[in-house]
Amino acid sequence: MSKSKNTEQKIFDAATELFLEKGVDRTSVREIAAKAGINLALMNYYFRSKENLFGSIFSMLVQKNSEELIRILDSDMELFEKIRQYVGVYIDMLSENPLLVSFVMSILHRSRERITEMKVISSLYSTDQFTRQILDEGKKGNIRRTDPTQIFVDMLSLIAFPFAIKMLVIDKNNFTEEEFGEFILERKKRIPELLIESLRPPR
Amino acid sequence: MSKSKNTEQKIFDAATELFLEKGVDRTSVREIAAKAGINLALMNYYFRSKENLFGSIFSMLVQKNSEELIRILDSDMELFEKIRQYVGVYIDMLSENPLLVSFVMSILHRSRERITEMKVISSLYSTDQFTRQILDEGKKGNIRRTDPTQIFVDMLSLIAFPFAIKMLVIDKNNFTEEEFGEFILERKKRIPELLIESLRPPR
DNA sequence: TAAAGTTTTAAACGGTGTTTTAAACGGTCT
DNA sequence: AGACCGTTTAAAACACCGTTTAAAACTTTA
Repeated sequence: MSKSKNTEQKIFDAATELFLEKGVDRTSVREIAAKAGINLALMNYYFRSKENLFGSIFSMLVQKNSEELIRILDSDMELFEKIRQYVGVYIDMLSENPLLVSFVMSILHRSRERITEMKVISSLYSTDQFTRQILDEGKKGNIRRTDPTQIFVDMLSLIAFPFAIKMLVIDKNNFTEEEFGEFILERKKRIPELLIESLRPPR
Repeated sequence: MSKSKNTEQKIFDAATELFLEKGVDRTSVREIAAKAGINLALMNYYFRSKENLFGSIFSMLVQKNSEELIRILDSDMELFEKIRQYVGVYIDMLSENPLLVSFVMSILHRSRERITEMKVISSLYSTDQFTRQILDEGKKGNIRRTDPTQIFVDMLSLIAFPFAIKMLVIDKNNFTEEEFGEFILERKKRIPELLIESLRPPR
């Protein structure tokens, strides 16, 4: 019992690390077994297949990382404050796990047709409450009337994409790992300003 | 001679399509051969290896798609007009080849350490002329003083990322392919406005 | 037209990745 | 004690994969 929970977890952890690091396709089950220090066949015993294992890991990752974000979007915070919080929390989250973006995107590319995974990721997407809020504030004249989807895509793009091209940015600017961190930190202030500026009603 | 150029091209084209569609790792050389309608061994005859074939295709794609963009950045156009043009041309380009973003990003993730490919992609990145222009205009007080890298990353993010999450956007909003096209078209106006707004000197 | 060069073919090689099988292990219960 | 259970092991089966080979089929050239 205790032993089994242990090896199952060991497999899970090793696989998670490897999948994030090298991508699903480029990590073999032998590698996972080696890293977890377990017998090859146990991977099949606990998870039925590599694909299945991947599925478990994927939904765990998405759920773990999207909960707080959704809570922010669903709260009744003032809009601009909400944007500031969302951006800040999201960037912190990705800073702690910078490989997440590339990973999710590779999954998106991998299973463009399979809707199953799409649904899972959607939870990381906008919420009705946030959409309504933008429409309402627009009607009230507090902000420029804007398509909520556009705003959300702007926000997501500005937050996530830099992590996906991290190595490019580092290479181009001769950044150290640390300097990239500062670059990202700067964006925590910059992105909300940029978004809010674009929402302010025209003078 | 004529025949050889033909099969070489057939291999190249088939592989290009498959690599973009399914990613390099998930397409086998047998698949390429089948799609090209040629014998398996010819892939090794013309290109020495799969990796080599991939290299050729990759640099072709990058070169083909970055030329015009670099020309715009390097021109002596007025800054805001330059941004408008760059965004417009880039979005048009990606609209024609929507898989390009995911592909490049998967490569970035694939070879995070190998600098070779990084250098190639860097060509698609900012240019000195553009950087200088932003610094100059900042000094002159024509625009807000801003880190050029931040601006460029903003621009790239807003342009490219939506294509990477295309299926997510479609799924979430119940878009048709066509509606997604309109959504992107809207961004051609929106992104330059957003960027330019953020650059205008404070009142 | 025969020799030389180029292109194409079918088959096979060595390797790796995934899954299955059957036996062994170590507790627990009767 | 022996039978039983979930767990673990080692081995092998199976399916591909990228690459190589050696010979056949063609072009070209002389």
